[in-house]
Amino acid sequence: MSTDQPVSRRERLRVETTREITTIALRQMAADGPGAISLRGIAREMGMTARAIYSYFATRDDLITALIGETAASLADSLESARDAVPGADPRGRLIAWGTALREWAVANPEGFRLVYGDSIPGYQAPGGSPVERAARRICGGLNRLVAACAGAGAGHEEAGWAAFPAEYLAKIRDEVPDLSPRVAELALRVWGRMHGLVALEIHGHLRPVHGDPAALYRAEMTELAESLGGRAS
Amino acid sequence: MSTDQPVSRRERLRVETTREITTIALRQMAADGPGAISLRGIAREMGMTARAIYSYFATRDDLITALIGETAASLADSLESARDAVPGADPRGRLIAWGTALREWAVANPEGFRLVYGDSIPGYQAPGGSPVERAARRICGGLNRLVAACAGAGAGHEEAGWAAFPAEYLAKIRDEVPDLSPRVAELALRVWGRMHGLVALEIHGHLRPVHGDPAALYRAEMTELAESLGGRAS
DNA sequence: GTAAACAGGAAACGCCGTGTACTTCGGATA
DNA sequence: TATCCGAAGTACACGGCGTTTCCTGTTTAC
Repeated sequence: MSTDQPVSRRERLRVETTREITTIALRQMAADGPGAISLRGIAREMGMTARAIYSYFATRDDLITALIGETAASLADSLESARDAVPGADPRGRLIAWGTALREWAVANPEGFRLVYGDSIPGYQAPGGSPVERAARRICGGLNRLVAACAGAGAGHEEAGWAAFPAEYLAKIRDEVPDLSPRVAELALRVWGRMHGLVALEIHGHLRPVHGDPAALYRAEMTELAESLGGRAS
Repeated sequence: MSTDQPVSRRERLRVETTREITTIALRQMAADGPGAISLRGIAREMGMTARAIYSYFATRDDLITALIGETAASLADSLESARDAVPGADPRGRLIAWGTALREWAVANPEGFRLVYGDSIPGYQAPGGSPVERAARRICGGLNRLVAACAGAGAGHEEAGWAAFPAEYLAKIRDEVPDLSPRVAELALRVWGRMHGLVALEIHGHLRPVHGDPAALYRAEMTELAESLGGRAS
């Protein structure tokens, strides 16, 4: 993004080593779950001492935070490109594409989903740091826009309706989606919950023993969801 | 349940010690999350060596399994008593009570919810063992009955509709809810997803930064859900 | 009364994250 | 070109973890 060039050799090596660390960590996570990420394991694979990692990440949780940021960004990418593949004139189609992409990304990266939306790391506490938050805003803002497009602007633009929303979130979301009504913002969260529910159940293994075709189940839910929003189909 | 009496002194002590272990483990979990459950910690608190625990649970995962079973049973208790507090003539009210109880139990026992529905234990794999499965059946069967009561028996009792359901699940659920149609069974899973979604988001801390009153949000969702099922209100 | 089953202790193995002390070496500066 | 600073890295230690092996003492069953 920014254009400062890390000319120095040391700087370059640093970036490369950091990348190598996160790459190995993501591979460890994909293989054995978020809980299996270990500094010692990464260092072993890199042929280094565990202590060496501390030159790049002050603590294990800092590394985890970086991984969450990267993973969430990859999810946001998937969602946005799936949405953009459907013409803007078909808001319900876009919303369904977005929701479908959410599930498909999760099925393809189950450990990533658990990393971002679960709390598989024993003592980890999310810090609200910048890259994670940026990805969250992309995802949340995108969903709000889609729901707004489906459900219309809504009659109530009065300020009273915003009472339920924390000021911090409000500032961000109204900045990103200017003509948002409280009704739509609330609806968007409920839509998010509806998508998240089936996906979380499936990823955590509660759905498969009980239904042979989670994709179809999810498709049915998305269809009904889009219809319930009452937007115009293409 | 079964009436075999553990007369022998050893048997009695064994039961008591087992209870003490699980009690301490549940307390540890409630305090610091499912990942903080440790054999050594439990033993320390009991004034014993870690080795002693192995006389009662062959491995840490066996202990976790027992805890999941107990926790899920407590959840099932809450759900059933909430449902039974509403007269059977009001199926929608019963469903809403059930869903509300789900959220309230989760809010009151967040770590328990994570233990049962997440995978906070690093390398843990659920074994389909008896107590866990029994609780799952109570919960799942109960929900299916409620949804059936709301949505009616459904026209399609033909066998073809059952294709999507695994045989094992089918046997259990049709045994428990005899006059179940595939349409209702599928609907019940979608209802479950809808409830689970908002609760999971809230428990994992994704909802609070974004909405000040998750209970109201959930209430709105439950209301719309019940309406969409089209059952008779009281 | 005796032999088997069982509860539990002591110590060890190999993991883990992290802290301290010390070496090595790239790179800016005198 | 010589020098010095700070960053990268190693070696080692600490305490915690689950689990195992070997051992002792008690309880139960025959």
